Amino acid sequence: MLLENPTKQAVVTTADKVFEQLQYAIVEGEMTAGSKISEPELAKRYQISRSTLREALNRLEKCHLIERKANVGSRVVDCTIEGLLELYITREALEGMACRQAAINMTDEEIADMQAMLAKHAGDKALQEGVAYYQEKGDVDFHYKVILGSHNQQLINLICGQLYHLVRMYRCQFGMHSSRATRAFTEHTNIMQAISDRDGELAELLMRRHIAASRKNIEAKIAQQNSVIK
Amino acid sequence: MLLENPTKQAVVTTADKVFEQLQYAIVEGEMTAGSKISEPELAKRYQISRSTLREALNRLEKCHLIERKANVGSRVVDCTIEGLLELYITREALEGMACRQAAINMTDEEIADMQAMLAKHAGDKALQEGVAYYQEKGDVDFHYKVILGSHNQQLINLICGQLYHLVRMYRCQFGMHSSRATRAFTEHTNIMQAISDRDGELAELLMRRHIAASRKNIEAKIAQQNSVIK
DNA sequence: GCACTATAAAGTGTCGACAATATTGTGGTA
DNA sequence: TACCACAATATTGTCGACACTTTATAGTGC
Repeated sequence: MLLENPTKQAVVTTADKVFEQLQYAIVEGEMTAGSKISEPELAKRYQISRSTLREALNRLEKCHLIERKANVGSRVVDCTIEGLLELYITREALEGMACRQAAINMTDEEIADMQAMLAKHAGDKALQEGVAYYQEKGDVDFHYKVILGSHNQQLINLICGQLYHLVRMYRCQFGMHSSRATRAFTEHTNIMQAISDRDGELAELLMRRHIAASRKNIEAKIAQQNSVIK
Repeated sequence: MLLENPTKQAVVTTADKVFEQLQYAIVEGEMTAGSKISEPELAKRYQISRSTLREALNRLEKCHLIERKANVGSRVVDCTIEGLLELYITREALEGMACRQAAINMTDEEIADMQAMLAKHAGDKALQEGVAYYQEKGDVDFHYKVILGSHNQQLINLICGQLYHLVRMYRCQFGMHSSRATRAFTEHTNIMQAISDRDGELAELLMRRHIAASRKNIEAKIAQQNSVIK
């Protein structure tokens, strides 16, 4: 199950392919978070030269999946609670604004397209109450379309090209299958309504609340776990 | 006049040095926006191998100062009106949120420090009414401190590590010396007040208005120029 | 004269080797 | 035993050469 990224560019070179494989490996946790990366070892495993590997590593660094220090080496990023919450706060800012811009800039066709998608998801949802998988995929689809709908290349690059790799990583590693699927679907519907009403202010507000709700949901879970441990 | 970037990491390797020089050259317009980059030529000019140059180019791509296409080459990014406006909208979202977080997370010492800085700027301002230079520098200082004050590594990296390179580029290339210096200073003061009151909501609102005002100022200028041409 | 193809030139991607730097291990001294 | 200095090892940074792709050029047929 590979969620397609709309900003993904054609893979032609070997470095591209290795980048994709490594990206997958990091996101899925095959390369454990926080672990050190040995260039010679990885190069050997993927049967490529170190130059090519370093090219791939550079791209991983671009999406914040690894961190490099000069003359020392690279590490897979660490997944921490603080990092996750910071990510949500950043998403709230960026996706909120993207949603406002979407309300302004989306074409009528794009809006109709999204409404059709939501209607389809509604059908799926009715069929399989509470099943997370489709909702997960639907969630990502919805958010991607809103972001692309902003028609703001700067926002699109930042969110889809960088932030969402990390989002997917946290999703996988923390095993986050939204426990608020039906709730989220309702919120999506309301956001869609604001967009089609061309109400940018409301659209932004609703998107921010939507993301903030997810964050608070996580914070609550964490707090709960901690109190149990104590 | 090189505005220091708080996220700048120590320059040790040759690629680091070349990266800095190229960055400077692009921002200042010595390498014209939109122009193609020849790896062999640049490598020769800086007396380094292509591998090292490519390492530097990778970092330039990371701050969105150049764009690469596989098997074709790199170009310096283009400075367009649309790009500038998109940048401002992104800043509005990110710096707005950073300001909210700053109101929550800044230490009392940091707040006192910023207030002292503003007081100093007020003195400068009284001395040299309307002189843009100090205000320019002061503006950047102020915004950097707010962003760092958010204590959100994600936001700090995105804004200081990436967005602000582009901001500086546009500033240089479009020759933008704020025509609303005293106005901006007042706005900074008000933002500072909201932060020291720990009023995150207001702090975000004011920062967003502050940036939106700059954007509208530019939009107005553009519209004016266009009407003159017609 | 124009379009299309084949060929040459230039440019980017990849490789393996060497140089510079960091890390580890060892021995000696207080 | 703890600590420091120094040597050995491993890892990263840099280099020049080769392979493959794209682009420019010349030539041929219609």
